[in-house]
Amino acid sequence: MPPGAFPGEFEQMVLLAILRLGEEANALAILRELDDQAGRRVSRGTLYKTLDRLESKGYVAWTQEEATPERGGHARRLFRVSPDGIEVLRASRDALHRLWSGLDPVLGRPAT
Amino acid sequence: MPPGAFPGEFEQMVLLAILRLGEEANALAILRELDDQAGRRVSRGTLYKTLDRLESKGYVAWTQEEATPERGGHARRLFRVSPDGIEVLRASRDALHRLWSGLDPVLGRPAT
DNA sequence: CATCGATGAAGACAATGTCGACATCGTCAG
DNA sequence: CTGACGATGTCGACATTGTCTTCATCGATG
Repeated sequence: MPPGAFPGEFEQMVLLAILRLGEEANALAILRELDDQAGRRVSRGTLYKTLDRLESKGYVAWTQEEATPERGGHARRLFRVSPDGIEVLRASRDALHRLWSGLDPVLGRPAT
Repeated sequence: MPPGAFPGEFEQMVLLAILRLGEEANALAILRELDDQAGRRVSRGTLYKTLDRLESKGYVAWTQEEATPERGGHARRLFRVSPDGIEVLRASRDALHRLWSGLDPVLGRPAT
């Protein structure tokens, strides 16, 4: 297996955050989702770097946002997860799932 | 948050594999468990390096195996997850759990 | 035009993931 | 006793991922 075959821990979280946001996945929203759902706070730079890497692996794609960006500055990018991205997410979820199964007595049940 | 606050993807898997093995957590068994449950095959060197890092973070501890190692060579090391290790596992599981929740329509349900 | 706010991009460096090569120590055939 | 062998474990090197700060852009505003 080549080294980069598995997505890192943070890469997975970013992919999941994008999926959750649907059409609204711009950088700032992803940052907020990551903080809200996983308590993970990172700088914009960190996120963009990760997004770049995910793109070069073909796990995400993006398009410029239409509507006149009144907010000024660069036009925002809207991200979406590619089929390959979904595939890899599914695979790593299943792997973790199997490792977790049966460990509730030790770890307790997941919090809602 | 300090950089090394979150365990990497593979580190998590190793911790889980050790938990699953209970008293039997020697290196080779961990390697087998990782392969069987998660389809993750790595070399012994990779595992030991990861184990060393987990130890220096205080997430795992180990002891020498007693019984005359007829298998020859070094006495095997038996690993176990520390309370801090359990704590960090629980935290990252909860984080992923929240990100995953509600995405079954897209990802499908986890395979057994 | 100087500045500000919202974005995004780049550079640098730390943490993780990964392997292959090598060191050790019993056992066992000669 | 000695050298080959198998089971472990250790190391150094290098690729990938995670992370931040600093810099560059561009519209709107004063």
